[in-house]
Amino acid sequence: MNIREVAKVAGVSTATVSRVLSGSVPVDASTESKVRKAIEKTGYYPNSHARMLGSGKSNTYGLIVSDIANPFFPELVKSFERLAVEHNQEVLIANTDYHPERTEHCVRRMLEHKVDGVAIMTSEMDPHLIQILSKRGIPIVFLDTGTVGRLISNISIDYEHGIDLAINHLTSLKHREIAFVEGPKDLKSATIRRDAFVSSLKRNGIKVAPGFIRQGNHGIDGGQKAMTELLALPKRPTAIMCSNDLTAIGVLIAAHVAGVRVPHDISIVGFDDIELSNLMQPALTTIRVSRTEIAARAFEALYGAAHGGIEKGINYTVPSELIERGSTGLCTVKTERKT
Amino acid sequence: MNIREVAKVAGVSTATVSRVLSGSVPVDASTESKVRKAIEKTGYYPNSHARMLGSGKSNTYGLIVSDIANPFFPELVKSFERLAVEHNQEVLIANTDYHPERTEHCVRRMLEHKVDGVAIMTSEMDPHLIQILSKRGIPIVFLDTGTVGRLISNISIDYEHGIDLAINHLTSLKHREIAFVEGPKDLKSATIRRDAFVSSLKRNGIKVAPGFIRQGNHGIDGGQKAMTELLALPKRPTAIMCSNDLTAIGVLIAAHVAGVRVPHDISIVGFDDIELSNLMQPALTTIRVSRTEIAARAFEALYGAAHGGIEKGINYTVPSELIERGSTGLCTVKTERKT
DNA sequence: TTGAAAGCGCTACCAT
DNA sequence: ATGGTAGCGCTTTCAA
Repeated sequence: MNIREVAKVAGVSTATVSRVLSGSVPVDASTESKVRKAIEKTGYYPNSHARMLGSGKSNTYGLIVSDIANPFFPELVKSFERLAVEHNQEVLIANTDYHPERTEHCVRRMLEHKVDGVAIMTSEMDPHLIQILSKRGIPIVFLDTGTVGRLISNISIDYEHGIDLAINHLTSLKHREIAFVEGPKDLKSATIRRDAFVSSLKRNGIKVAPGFIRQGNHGIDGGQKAMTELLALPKRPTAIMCSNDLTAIGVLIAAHVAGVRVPHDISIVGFDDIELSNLMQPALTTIRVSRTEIAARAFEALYGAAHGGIEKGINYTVPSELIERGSTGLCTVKTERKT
Repeated sequence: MNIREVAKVAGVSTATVSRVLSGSVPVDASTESKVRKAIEKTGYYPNSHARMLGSGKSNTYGLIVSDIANPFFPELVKSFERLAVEHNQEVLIANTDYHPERTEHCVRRMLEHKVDGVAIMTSEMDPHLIQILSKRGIPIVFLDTGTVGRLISNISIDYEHGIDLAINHLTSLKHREIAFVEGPKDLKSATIRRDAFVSSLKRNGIKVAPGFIRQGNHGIDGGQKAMTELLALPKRPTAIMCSNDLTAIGVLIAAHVAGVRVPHDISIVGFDDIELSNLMQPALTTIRVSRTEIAARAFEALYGAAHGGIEKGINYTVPSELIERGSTGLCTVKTERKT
């Protein structure tokens, strides 16, 4: 069931069938209908690999994520895939599972598939591997890491603004004793958030109390542990800002367990707005970063480079917004600092 | 950077390079090292499309899901992808988004990619489309729907046993007034669960009280709505079994909102054990169906058919198990039936 | 063990 | 507007 069969049935050349399929070149209406009929009759589906080989274009983008089961990713993957399908592109999805070894394998797969571009939505990416992709002229778009260059774009999430919104929200609720549970030290985006927190506090004339910045791991357990530590402090914070939602959920759970009421005794703010956040009791106030928009920018970067011939990398900024929900409330603890 | 370049650099024929790459045919050690050196030097990566065309095998499996952002799927996708990569296979992931139209497009993509098999993990699949795949000798594995046949396997989840475990758990906690929130009427797996509930109750000598089977939609909102209805009943149930976890979470949230304490006033059981369930307050007692195992069976079915030459379809059964958590407890309502 | 060469199914260029 | 045909990069006989 190949193009030659169809051509034979339709009584035309394979070139004509190809032209009908691609629609790029005008074909006589009567010829076209003959061809379409033959396609119908033979149940023909063009071989995408042969097409790739013939045209030299794979029409495929690679999408590398660290862990598709991480709540942050499914929606991103879904949006990216949808955009790709709409543009007649394929998506090659690869999971690094946070393993450098698997990461290398992922890149190899991308190379062997001759992808037209790669969206690298993970931070465990060896510069050496990037080099390999880049050397072959494959457009790349990063999430929140890496610098912009020729054929290399980046999506920056506006963490600073988001954190600012959160801190302003908390201070307007009279909170002054604000703690922060940070993410992994080696994660660039986590460091940015921590620094943004510190400078936002400074801007509001608040000093970070000793012990108010705790280590988390961007997981629920890390949040629980950090909260336990915070609750053991001689002077507890009245509000806690977390590096991501899972951390905040851990904090929330630890609060429940310790009998601390949220938001009455303590306010909690997360970051990311994963679906889960809206389902907690109370629902989590958080900073939303639209995954749909990240996917859109990533696709745009790749498509522009591969189809629009835009060689210059672009730095996109995806805004963040405050989602006010039940985990934050007016500070009920009297200020003790005036003494 | 193609195989001819490498052959030239190594001073051998392209056939030899191909043989080194595939490892299928013995090659002289010294020749091999020459070739490997040449590959290294040229930074050569074989073109997977050309390979496909030359060999006639795509080494790709299709994976069709209804919605990758649905909490049930990411883990399944991840496991499947991992298995595939381990077996040097690729995965073509397609989202139907519950749309028949997109579904048809998905199947088309599978066909054009000449996949060696398709795992159809969604129920919106037109028999006509299955026919198309089947006619081309493409192995298929379904989840919980469709019948077994030549090259068509199926994965059955042992709902009955799971539901039985849940009901036994509830009755051992003295519950007799048990309600059920069902899923979409047109979803086969949802119907199975509902029926399993009814017969399990019967087996336990319990009659289903009027109004105790409510319609849900397998979403959180459906659960909330159903719970609101149940709470409005003149005689409330003391326990509620739900067709899936999202429904149960909706029920749980509605309970919170209505000031009904879980599990003190009412017990709730879910189905699926999505990650979220363990994070709710209280954590959800539920029936777990291992997504990892589903993925493993699906891959096994496809791999066996495509590589093992097993034409006969197999019906796999994936067990379910009760995960006891905080949302169920001893019935505190005195039985009123003795009157 | 190795090489030569005929495809695999399609596209795209050159003719007509 | 259509046909003929030379590749695209690889695999896989068939010979040697």
